[in-house]
Amino acid sequence: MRILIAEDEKHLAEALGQIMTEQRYQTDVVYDGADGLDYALTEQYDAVVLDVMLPKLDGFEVARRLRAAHVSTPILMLTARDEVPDKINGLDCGADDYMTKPFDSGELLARIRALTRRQGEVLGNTLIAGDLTLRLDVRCLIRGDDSVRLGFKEFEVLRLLMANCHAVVPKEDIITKVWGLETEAEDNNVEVYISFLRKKLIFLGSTVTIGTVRKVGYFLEVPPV
Amino acid sequence: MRILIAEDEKHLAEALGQIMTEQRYQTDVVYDGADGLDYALTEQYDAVVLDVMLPKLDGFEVARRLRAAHVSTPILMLTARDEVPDKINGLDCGADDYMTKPFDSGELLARIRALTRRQGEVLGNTLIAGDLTLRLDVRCLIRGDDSVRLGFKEFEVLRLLMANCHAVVPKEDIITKVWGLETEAEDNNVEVYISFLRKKLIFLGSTVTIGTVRKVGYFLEVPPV
DNA sequence: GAAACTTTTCAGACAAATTTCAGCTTTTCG
DNA sequence: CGAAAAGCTGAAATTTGTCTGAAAAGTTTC
Repeated sequence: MRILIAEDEKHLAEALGQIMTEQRYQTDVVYDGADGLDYALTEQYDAVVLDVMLPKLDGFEVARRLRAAHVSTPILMLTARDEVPDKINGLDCGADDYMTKPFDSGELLARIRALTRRQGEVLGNTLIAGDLTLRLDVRCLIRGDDSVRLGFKEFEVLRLLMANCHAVVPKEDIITKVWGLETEAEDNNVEVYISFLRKKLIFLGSTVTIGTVRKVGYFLEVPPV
Repeated sequence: MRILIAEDEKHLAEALGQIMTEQRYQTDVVYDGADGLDYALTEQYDAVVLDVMLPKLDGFEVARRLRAAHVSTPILMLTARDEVPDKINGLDCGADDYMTKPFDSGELLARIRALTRRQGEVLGNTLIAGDLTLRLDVRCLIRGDDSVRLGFKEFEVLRLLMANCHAVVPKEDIITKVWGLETEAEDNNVEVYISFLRKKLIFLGSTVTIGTVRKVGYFLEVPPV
């Protein structure tokens, strides 16, 4: 997961970088708005943490230009001021969330997680999560040089998990979406397929695993890169 | 941000109102306990500043009744007396913080900020209180870098406490909301889960603790920042 | 129509969540 | 003070939900 941090107080910028790094996010740090815009336009980030008051270009402007350039990377704005007008302004420019300094690092991380939750990108007819690529056309799962073919149900279950990457998919949802609304299928059916899939993930040597939330469902655990 | 001020010394009340207004807080001022209770019950405030000695209903009583009505707005108590018994009394009734007159306006503002710092707010699908973040989807509790998974009941109990983090949650409520209306579960069941949770809070090194109000219930003690 | 694959069913093993219980500490109140 | 009530907590016991191997049943492919 790559994060761009644009913050001119070097002290704070460093702290942010550290917090992120501890969470295994990969970060780039820049100290003014112009650089921020530049990096955000050139590179691929999963989120941008953007201070409002930046030299050269302020945060609002950076956000506006990014959106104008159709870059849809989620933006989290930071500001020292706790003023309503700013808040509105920030969100109007295309920021996705907003935090006032000083902030709690746990909260920052929670917000980052919330912003980056939308994943499981569909590119053409492939779904991507972590080191896995699911080809929708031929129903095969690829990791690096290896690949396996998936049965229809296997495929549908994994597709659900990958499309809702990071979110927990309830067992019930899996049943109704894969087996259909009126079906005899029971929880155990899902469990069996999860077991099949886990075996294949291990076979492929993927870093992705399938997590269980007891009494609820399953989710894809995509380790931060 | 809306603040209710209940203070009978008009002189002081006015000063308070002014201080708040300068900070762009929106304030309502009332001069006795009955009005205070009335307003606090009817309107939506982000915090209540409550003098202890008030005509008609004293501050303790107002706080108690608010909590009884399941209003969890943070309460800052003001008193001229600097007595320990009062302090205990105030916190028992459900006040969240306590200041003795005369006070410094800077300190007052700092405390208000602390009280209103998004606590128990649902953000995406996380609940935040103090240094704790509860992820509602995967049912795990996070503090800084550490996190623990919670069982279903554990999770529900903590969720209740965090969602009402300025109020005491009665044991009975916990039982009916977590175990359901018709259940054999006894007080001890709740006690056991509170014990589980306390252990996990300590494990995480959180500053948040779970407080007990004898014969009533439990509340989250979120230390002022 | 046989081989190869997919899907379903089932049962035992297993692990986690939950309950129960007993002894202990703290608080309350006469 | 001291007894009774309320609460705390560790450990054992129980229940519940999940995992997984194997076999049976059903499909597709050639």
